[in-house]
Amino acid sequence: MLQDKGLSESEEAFRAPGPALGEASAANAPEPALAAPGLSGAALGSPPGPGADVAAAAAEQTIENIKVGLHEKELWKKFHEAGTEMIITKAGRRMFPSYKVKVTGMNPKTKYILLIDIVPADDHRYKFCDNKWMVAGKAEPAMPGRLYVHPDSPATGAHWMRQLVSFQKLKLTNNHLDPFGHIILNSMHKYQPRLHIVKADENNAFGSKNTAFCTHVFPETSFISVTSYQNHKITQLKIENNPFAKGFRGSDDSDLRVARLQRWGCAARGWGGQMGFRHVASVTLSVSSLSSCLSSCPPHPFSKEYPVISKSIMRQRLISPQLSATPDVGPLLGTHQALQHYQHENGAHSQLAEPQDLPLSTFPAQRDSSLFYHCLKRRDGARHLDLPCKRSYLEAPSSVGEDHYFRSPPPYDQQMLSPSYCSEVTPREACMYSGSGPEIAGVSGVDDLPPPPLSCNMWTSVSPYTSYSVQTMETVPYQPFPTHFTATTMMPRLPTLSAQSSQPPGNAHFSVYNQLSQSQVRERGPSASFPRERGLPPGCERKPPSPHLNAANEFLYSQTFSLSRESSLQYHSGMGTVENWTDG
DNA sequence: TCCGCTAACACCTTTGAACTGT
DNA sequence: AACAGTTCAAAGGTGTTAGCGG
Repeated sequence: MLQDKGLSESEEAFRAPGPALGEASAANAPEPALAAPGLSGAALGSPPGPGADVAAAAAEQTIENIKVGLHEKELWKKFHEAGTEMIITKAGRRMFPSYKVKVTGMNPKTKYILLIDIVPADDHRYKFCDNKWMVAGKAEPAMPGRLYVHPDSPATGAHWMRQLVSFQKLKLTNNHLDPFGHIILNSMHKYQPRLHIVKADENNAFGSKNTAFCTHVFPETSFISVTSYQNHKITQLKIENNPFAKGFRGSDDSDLRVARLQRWGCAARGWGGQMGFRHVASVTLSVSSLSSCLSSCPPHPFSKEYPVISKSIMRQRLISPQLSATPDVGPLLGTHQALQHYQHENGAHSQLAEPQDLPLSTFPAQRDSSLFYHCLKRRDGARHLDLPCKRSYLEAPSSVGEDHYFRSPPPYDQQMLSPSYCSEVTPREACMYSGSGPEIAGVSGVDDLPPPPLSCNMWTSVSPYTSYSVQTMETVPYQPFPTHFTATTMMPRLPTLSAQSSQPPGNAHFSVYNQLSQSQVRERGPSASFPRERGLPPGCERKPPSPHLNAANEFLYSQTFSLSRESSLQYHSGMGTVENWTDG
């Protein structure tokens, strides 16, 4: 399994050209996360690094020592500052930027399961109006929570640390009945991906008395789900940086440019037809406007080979110079909750500051990546704005000219500043649990190689959106699919920050550690049996899920949900130590 | 009329099998 | 025979667009 595509893509990402990884490394270099004490590069299959006694380090490495660095952090920041949007489609759409992390601090010999879930960032529905995101009302009920488990899971710490861990095959969908196991989201809602690292016991993955997991949240990975891009800047960033969108970039080949212009000029007849736009686009603009665009488009670190001109840029410039203004992205009035956190550096837990001492912005663009322990507290105070109609960016008035694309808008974080959000915590019970039924009982333990991707080593149950009630696997109408879990439960809303509350300085991401006994895990929810196979394509025989993964589903959701709940109820005092996260 | 959503489309990258050379 | 490198077609990802429907 370590040679499957999951690993391949990880390797590929790890070997990505200097800028991307280099930036990430540089960004992370100062942080202790990537300088985990005692990690031997040789033991991890990587170049030797400082600190070398693997055995001693392994003995001391616990779940809270795991450090996670977000790959391509700078790219994420760019999107975040513009207000990241992720397309969701019925068939499922990948995230871009893709979620890739560098993990350190694991015990090289311990097995871990890495998985991602995506939780609502707040209780709002948004709309894009006047070139900015605004609250448009109350959020729709959250979709059935699904987990994306990295296909390599479970794997040793050495494996995870050897290279980047890529979740690029994670897909998002708005299909409530999605049968593919993609993560289901509501359009026009804001979400926050979370990375969970679950320690797998040597014998039964989750059977140890001290099954532990940690959760890492990178605020810059939050996004608003859309069915079509709303913010032109996001479209441009996607086109510039996503290789699959290369076809929408410009080119030095003038013929190609003309062809592209003709194509979109034709398509644009609706808005430019009255001025004979097709002709203009193919002739006049290919000379003047294109050169103007070329000269004004800054080289992008990920697009060095050619200047970036997209149809969208051209369109904006062609329609009206005024349209190329920087969107006036005002404050996004949303709901936010208090957050108290405590920094953990180099294994020491040190309280940083009182909440009021910390920055106000919800998701600051500039934070260092220090690791934080967190206590999350939700408050209410949702303020919903029903604002006037949405206008497309093409129609949006603007007084700014050429700097539309190049001038940095107010950081998205700042846009997210909001009054305090005081909301009663909604306890969210884990309603569906993966099973370790008889048919999977015989599956070998962690010593087995991870099953092949289509062997469905992960599974999910899909519940109709209409219900969040407890649902056992027997009633599930759809099938498990690789690398995804579903928990038919209300998704926990991510505790976000109050404008009055604390903010970690720098680029910190949030990390929450937990360590619970298995007995407590089991008390939190019954297991469901593995669903019967139905409708799988030929050649995709689904094997019973790994017990690790079943247990992961059970474990994680029971723990994360209880974590959300308990963090609100119990951990509001700011005592963010590991001990505080230890149940019982 | 507005706005969100969908399917079709062209363009592109990725992937893996087949082929060739050493 | 084994391995490495190349070629090529299929598969899949991307944003764009027109049209649909609430």
